[in-house]
Amino acid sequence: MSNQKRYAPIIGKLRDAGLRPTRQRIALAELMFRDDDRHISAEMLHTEAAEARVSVSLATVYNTLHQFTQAGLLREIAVESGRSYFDTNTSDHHHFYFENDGHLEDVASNEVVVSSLPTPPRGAKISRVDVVIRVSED
Amino acid sequence: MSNQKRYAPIIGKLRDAGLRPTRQRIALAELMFRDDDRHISAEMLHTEAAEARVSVSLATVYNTLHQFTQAGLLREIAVESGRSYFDTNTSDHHHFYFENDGHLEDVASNEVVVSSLPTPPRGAKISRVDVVIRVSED
DNA sequence: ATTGTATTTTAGAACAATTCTAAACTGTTG
DNA sequence: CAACAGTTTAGAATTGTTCTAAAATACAAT
Repeated sequence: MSNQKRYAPIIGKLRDAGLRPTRQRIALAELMFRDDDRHISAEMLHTEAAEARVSVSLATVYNTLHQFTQAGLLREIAVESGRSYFDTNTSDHHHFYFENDGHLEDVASNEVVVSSLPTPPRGAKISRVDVVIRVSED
Repeated sequence: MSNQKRYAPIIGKLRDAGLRPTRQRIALAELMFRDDDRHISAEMLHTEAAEARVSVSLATVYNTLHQFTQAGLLREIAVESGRSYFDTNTSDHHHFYFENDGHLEDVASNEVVVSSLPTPPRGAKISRVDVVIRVSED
């Protein structure tokens, strides 16, 4: 199968987002969208790329993650001061944060119900509601 | 009025938390608890201390903020990757996060209702639920 | 008060995550 | 394929935070 065909869906995704389908972006997208609900950091993705023999600089990983986030293909979640994850599931859902080892897990969307939201302050509008349920293991 | 009397309430607070009432801790506590619902960063507190002619190293500001947090006098909130705030209001409540300038504001506790919580994964227990309502100004 | 000791503070180095920079490279269009 | 804007890169720079080992201080016992 030609690479053109093999990567067609991803290339389309990138084009739709207004991003040139470069070798790096295609490879990173392939890696990160392998699964539907991943929570990856820049460092993790960079390592995965290296393991897959894809040479990409760390700066490009950051650029790509941010561009994808802006395009709505990813959602960024900050959990701790120096730690930020990118979630490949952009649908409306929330997270468990495991304080012991710092990893994230999805909470089934029907399991948390935020039944009342405040009116945003004058001149501001709500762009997202993040619910992080911090858990610690005994 | 003697300083012993002037700072008596704060000294008591520190003693109760098992912390020696040192010059630095007293001064920092005075500054940060001036108000009931502040959201301060280490850098901000360090600057405030300098302005109040209190000489405290940045390391001490960090140490103190963490000790106070552990003692339950403060609550830490991570909003963005490189940004962490300490909230002087430790009661159960949630926040607006203003994406434009990165500041936090309390949401009146009755204004957000999380009416259903998931059962935590096996062997883990919920230590806190953080709700951050991200708003952007037009 | 003076001393002894554990606790605390400090400056500065070290560190981790992220962003910046300016030069080299590549995808796309004509 | 030539031209050009968009992209990638290595490495430096920046930011926020933690670490380290030495100096200072609080407190308890004399």
